[in-house]
Amino acid sequence: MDCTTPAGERLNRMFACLSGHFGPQHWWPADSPWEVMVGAILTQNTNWQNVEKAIANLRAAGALSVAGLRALGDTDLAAAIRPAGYYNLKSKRLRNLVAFVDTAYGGDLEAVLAEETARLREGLLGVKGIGLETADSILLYAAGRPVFVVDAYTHRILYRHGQCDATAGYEELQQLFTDHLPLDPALFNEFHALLVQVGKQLCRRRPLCARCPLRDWPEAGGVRQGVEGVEA
DNA sequence: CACCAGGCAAGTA
DNA sequence: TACTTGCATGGT
Repeated sequence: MDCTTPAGERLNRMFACLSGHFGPQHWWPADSPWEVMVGAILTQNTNWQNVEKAIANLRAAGALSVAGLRALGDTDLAAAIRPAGYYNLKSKRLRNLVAFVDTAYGGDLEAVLAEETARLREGLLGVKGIGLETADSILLYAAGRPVFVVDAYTHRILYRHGQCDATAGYEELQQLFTDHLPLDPALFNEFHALLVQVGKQLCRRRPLCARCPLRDWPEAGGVRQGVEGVEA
């Protein structure tokens, strides 16, 4: 891993802490790129456990493909993804995604996945219901591009450890990783998965609990109490 | 009972 | 540009 800059060095140690503690994460938990894309929308502000139920329903309905989803009626679609919450909203978002594949790539998912990274990102961001994190999740986990995915955990963890400002935006956080690490999809894949894993177990009140794998990163004295600037 | 989860868009100031 | 609100289910 690239550790030729101070920031790269810190990230290197962070990755080592997490990787050593949690081991391989095997993300994204899906059988196909399309399943990743569907899951990326379904998991918006939603526990993955609920998303799994929705995906199981879609699979049972034969709707876990572009054509299968296109053929599924509105009522059945909403019913299938109901466990994932926001089912009316997410039904539309999934339809918007299908429409994007259809209109921009003639319904050819392989063509979508072969599109140049920057243009595919712009296209995805043009779809109503696909924002920065969802677009980047699709780019990394469905298309295998070296795009770092930032989420709420990323900011929370970096802020607590004094590595970013409380108001740091998405692109700023993303550049923290992409500017100081090799552009390796496998690395970005694992790194983001590990951040989610530690984020899930993060003690809200005391980030420096004795069992936190990041208790020594970057140095114990640099850890802030509180959550994302509030009560900091 | 309250709070949270692998966000996003639309509305307001 | 920077907040605020609606969207909804299921687990702790």
